[in-house]
Amino acid sequence: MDKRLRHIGLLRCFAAAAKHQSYSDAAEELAISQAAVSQQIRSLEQQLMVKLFKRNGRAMLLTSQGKTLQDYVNKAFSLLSEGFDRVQVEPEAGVLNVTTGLSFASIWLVPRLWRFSALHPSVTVKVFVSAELENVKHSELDVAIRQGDKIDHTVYNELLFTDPVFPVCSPNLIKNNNLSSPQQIGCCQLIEASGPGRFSWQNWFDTAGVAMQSSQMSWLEVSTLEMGINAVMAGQGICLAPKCLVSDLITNGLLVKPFNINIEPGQNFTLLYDQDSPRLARIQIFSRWLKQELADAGITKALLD
Amino acid sequence: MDKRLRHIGLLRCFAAAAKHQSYSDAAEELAISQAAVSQQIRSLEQQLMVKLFKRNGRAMLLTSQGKTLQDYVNKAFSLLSEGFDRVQVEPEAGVLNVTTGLSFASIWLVPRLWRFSALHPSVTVKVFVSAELENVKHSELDVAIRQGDKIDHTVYNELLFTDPVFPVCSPNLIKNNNLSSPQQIGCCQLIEASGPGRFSWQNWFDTAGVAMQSSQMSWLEVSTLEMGINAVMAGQGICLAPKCLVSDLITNGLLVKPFNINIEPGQNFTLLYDQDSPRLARIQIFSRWLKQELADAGITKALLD
DNA sequence: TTTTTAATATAAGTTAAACTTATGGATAAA
DNA sequence: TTTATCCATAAGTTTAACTTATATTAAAAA
Repeated sequence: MDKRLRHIGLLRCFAAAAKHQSYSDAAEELAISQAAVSQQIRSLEQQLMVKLFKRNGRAMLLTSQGKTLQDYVNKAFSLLSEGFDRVQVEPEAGVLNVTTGLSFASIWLVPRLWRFSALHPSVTVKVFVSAELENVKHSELDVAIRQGDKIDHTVYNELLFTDPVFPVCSPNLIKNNNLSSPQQIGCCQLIEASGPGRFSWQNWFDTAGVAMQSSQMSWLEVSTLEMGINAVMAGQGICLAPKCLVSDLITNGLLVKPFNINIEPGQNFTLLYDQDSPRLARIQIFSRWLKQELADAGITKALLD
Repeated sequence: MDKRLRHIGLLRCFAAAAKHQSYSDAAEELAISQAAVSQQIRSLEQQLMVKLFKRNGRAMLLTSQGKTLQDYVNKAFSLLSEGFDRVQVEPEAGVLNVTTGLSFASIWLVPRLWRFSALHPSVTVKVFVSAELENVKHSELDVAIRQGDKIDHTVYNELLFTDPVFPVCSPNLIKNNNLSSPQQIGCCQLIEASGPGRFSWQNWFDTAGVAMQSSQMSWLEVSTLEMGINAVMAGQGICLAPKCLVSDLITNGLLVKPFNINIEPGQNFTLLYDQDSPRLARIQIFSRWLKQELADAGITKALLD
């Protein structure tokens, strides 16, 4: 076997850098650091004793030898991808790794997963919580459900729904404070949650046409929406929340939406996955189920109360 | 980029194992351990979630999927090798790594290398000594000069010469012991050197037609032939040595060959290198010089005194 | 039939490669 | 001129690739 193939791992960085003629863009595509790309290209050039890139200001242009090698590497990689496709298409049965934010996971998704398991017992869903948008192309994660406006152009993005965001409080708070108009809301403790897709109370006051006098209001900041909702259910104040995470509680009478005023625009929830994933069959099973669950819960793409 | 290409490094082991349908043969070809091959194949199978080999007694037969992937991998690797060939042929100038035994290196090769450097100043020769036959295909070593009969079928082997092996001693020893016939040799201390291509005194006695009475003889065992030769020059006994390593000393009168009796067959010295090496131009410069040096020293392929 | 040999599988540990963060230098853009 | 962007490099960290040791199993030899 050709001993130069010992350094075959370096060719991934080469292919990405050659495609972009930029190490940092290559690094982004591969989800590694620019320095790693730089070092790997240097190593490859040393192993082969061939200069593959030439610096042009900030750009790294391919040498003619670099272009030649790029052609061969791209063809070889295409063959390998095709070979993988021929031997593998994962069956529907197996593991599926799902990533989403902590609040959506704990309040909405996980409590419903028993229904998915009942319908698809051969698929094992593993839920990974993260505050960030995780890379579903270059990690072992298969599907992301993200709130907020960030999208990842390298994978398939599907808007699941745009959820209205409004204040919620306990029924007791309304009774004890005789809460009847938006102007009175400033007299209660306002709860602000950090985390993905954070909402702005300023935004809500603007929409409601009420002046927000911060210095005279009582604030409570919590690190997750779940904590905010728990505080509200304990009677402790008013919290802004997306409908999907509180609708069950409102239906059950544990929470109340005191005013029919929503933040505009609402909160986007997006589904992301890699269309080239060998687990595509499994991903699509999950995706169909998820959309059905949302429809059953009366949650559609642009739901305005 | 296809995320499955992250595990491209595993494909080397796969290709070798698929070729041999044997992990240990693959390990030998790749100059790594069987356990490494086993673990890499297992890792690849897990990553792809495809069974590539099936156990058949001691053999590892390819599954049909394994055969499919083998075809693609072999084609891809051929493309990569061709790509490397197109962009690289190392110039004559550069580093050349040469491996040989300690005695040949120190006594013969290194003292002559100044002549190589004078003729080819752009080639830097680095000499690595080793008691074993090193792999010049799967290491950074480019050329091996080996004594003994072991050859490496994976690379080019060229017999340089077959050197006669005979006893040598100091002129003083002959004078002090009135050494005049082979039968008297047993009265002197016999020096035996370990190391590559070790020679047998039994063999010499057989050739000389003299009975060897081990229990009545005085033995000294040293770990390198160089040490043996140094002891002999100090007057300490008689040592078997190949001609190339002692001919200069005999010519200079520092050593004597007391009897014109050589061990049969003599000692093979073989040149080994990888014909696919990108340093082939450099290797061939060295090879031509080496053969010329041997010829100038009157050493040819089958030299019988 | 028993014993020995040969081959792979696995665990634990080690080494080397692949990565990160931090920082500097150079160029391009404001 | 200053700021921003990009790659290069050093030092350190993490992970993958390797090793050695040992167990298991099947094949070959006695």
